[in-house]
Amino acid sequence: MTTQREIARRAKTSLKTVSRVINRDPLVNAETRARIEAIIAEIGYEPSQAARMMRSQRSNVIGFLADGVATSSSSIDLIRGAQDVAWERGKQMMLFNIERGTASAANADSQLAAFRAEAIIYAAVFHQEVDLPDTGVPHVLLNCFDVKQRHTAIVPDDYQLAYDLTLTIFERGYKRPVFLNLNSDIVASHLRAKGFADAAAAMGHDVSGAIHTAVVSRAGTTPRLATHDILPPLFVGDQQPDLVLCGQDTMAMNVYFELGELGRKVGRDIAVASFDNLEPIVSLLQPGLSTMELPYYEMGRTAMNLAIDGGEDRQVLRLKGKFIERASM
Amino acid sequence: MTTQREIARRAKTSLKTVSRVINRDPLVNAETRARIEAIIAEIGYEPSQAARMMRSQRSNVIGFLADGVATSSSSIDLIRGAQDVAWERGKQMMLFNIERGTASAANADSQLAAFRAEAIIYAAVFHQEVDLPDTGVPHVLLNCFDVKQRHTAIVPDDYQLAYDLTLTIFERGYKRPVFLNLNSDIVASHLRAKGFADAAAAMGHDVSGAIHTAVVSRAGTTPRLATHDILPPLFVGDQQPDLVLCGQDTMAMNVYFELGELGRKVGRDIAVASFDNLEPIVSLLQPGLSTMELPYYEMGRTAMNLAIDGGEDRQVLRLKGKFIERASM
DNA sequence: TAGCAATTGTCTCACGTTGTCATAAAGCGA
DNA sequence: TCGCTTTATGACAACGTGAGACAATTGCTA
Repeated sequence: MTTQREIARRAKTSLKTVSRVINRDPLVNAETRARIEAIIAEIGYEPSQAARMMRSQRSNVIGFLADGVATSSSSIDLIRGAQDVAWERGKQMMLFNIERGTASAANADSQLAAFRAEAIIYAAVFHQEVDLPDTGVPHVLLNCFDVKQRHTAIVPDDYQLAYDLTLTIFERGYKRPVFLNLNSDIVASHLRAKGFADAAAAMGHDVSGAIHTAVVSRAGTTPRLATHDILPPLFVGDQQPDLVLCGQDTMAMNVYFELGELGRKVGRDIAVASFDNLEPIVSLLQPGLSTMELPYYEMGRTAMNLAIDGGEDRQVLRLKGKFIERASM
Repeated sequence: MTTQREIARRAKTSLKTVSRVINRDPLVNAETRARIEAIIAEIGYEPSQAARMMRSQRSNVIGFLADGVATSSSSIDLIRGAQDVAWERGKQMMLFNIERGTASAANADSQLAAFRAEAIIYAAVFHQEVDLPDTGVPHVLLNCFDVKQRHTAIVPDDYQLAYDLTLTIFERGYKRPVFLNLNSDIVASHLRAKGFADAAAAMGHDVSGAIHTAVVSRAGTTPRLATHDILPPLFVGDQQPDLVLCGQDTMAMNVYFELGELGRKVGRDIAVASFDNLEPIVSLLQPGLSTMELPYYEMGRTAMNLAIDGGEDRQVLRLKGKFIERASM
């Protein structure tokens, strides 16, 4: 690869002048600058990041550990948001797909240490509590938060998501929603249950007894669900639900089929709403699924900004989501 | 950050000895080595990658450009395969999500040049032909191939996928499969159509007229499909299909719903098979979708191995997939 | 005791870049 | 013409690592 020395030789100037041109030092004759820039463009020279790191003692590297993205495509937006900001702000984002507790995590940490990463964003697949070993590098937690609040964290505002969606549900005249919630070891489930109940109360409805835990386990790529046991008993008698609110879009997909088994067609006999806005499922379901979108892209952007700015306050930021309307509700 | 000099100071030894330990020079006393290694472990020292790159004139960096992964979760396995090999072989994989033709692509190229990447893997979302600008760095194409065959390419063996699946279909006694293929600007569609027809012929069946183009457009995250127009006319009269073979799992999901509209229940009245094995869709569909898995993980591994070894032969490698059986067929 | 091997250390250089400092040329007012 | 400033350029060192050349020390064996 070429070096600045080579460019200097070609331009018949000194190494330092080339360096000045590259670093936009104004103290360079316009003609000299043009000559050097022409050569740089011609040979497609890029300054060596390694040498810059050495000299400046700054890596400009921000690590991004994506824990378990393999199990969900929506987390891609977390990554896109962070990467966009890194580019806008002239940083290098180094991205690793890891599984917590495995060799992949240790490997990623070593590499980021070797590159002297200035901050690390740790992103989880779903909103949860984590306990990260302390590595001395500032961390920003994404879609998760620290047990001991040692790090800044960015999470979806699950309470607001459920509250707003529930308001919309009642405003549209639904009267007997049933909420098939995530399992209780997921942080979001409590927040959403409260948002659901509070919003219902605010609208003058009582939803006690309407919340069910429908996820058995989240191991692997597909959740194991209890909907097959929960739904049938609800659809007998004269107090049947008019809407099924699902904890996530994958569950909603399952619910479409289960409701079909019960002879109910979504959009005609019963409404369905959900959380995530997970493509392509939400669009492919018939009718399309109305769902609360999680603000993943914005969360990614925020995380990268905080990672770069490195503030000292260990805040927990909750970002709002928005309702995406399709035909299921 | 600490340096080897600092470690030497702590171990009361010379810089050179520390360097020997780190570079596994056998000419070091076992006791000294242990003492130094203990200190390294204690303070969590990692040699500066920047300095190593400078000194060795080798970056050990392999770039991975994931073009449009946002539109598909299955490509995650391409990435996982490549990353695993990179780790096994002591290389740094630098991963970028890009969109071809946008600033993100140019940005990624600059960064990889700045890090003096030794090779670049370019991965497309679906099997296609591409025309990459020549950057001087060896490229390995993943899930795509070069117009002028200037680069080694690794693609799924779409002919084999369709051939083997079709054999299985007839072996199981299905007699009138209909194939809803991808649109013809996708390379896979031609290969699969041929595999389908050849296998049918080998089994003594005539499938002329049984292949339909069912994808209207692939822009965005969800394909626009023509299944709603194609399917109904097929299910009248006495020569109705007994199996619908879909070009991809997302289409199969759509087909489940369309068949439902036609009063046909998958797994009882009609069989469905497909290509991709895209979680969570394949598991959440009821009944579960039998599909040909694309060998993405293995393709990712192969690409990284070739990128590292950098052979001179511009081959096109076709990897086989395997049938994943669920209840839909 | 001489000789040898094993171990450790000293010293030097190079990688590519950029900050500090020095120098040279040009311009300008008196 | 002199002294001074401004503009433009160059020489050099240093960042952390790794390697070569070679010296010094220790402990062992012939």
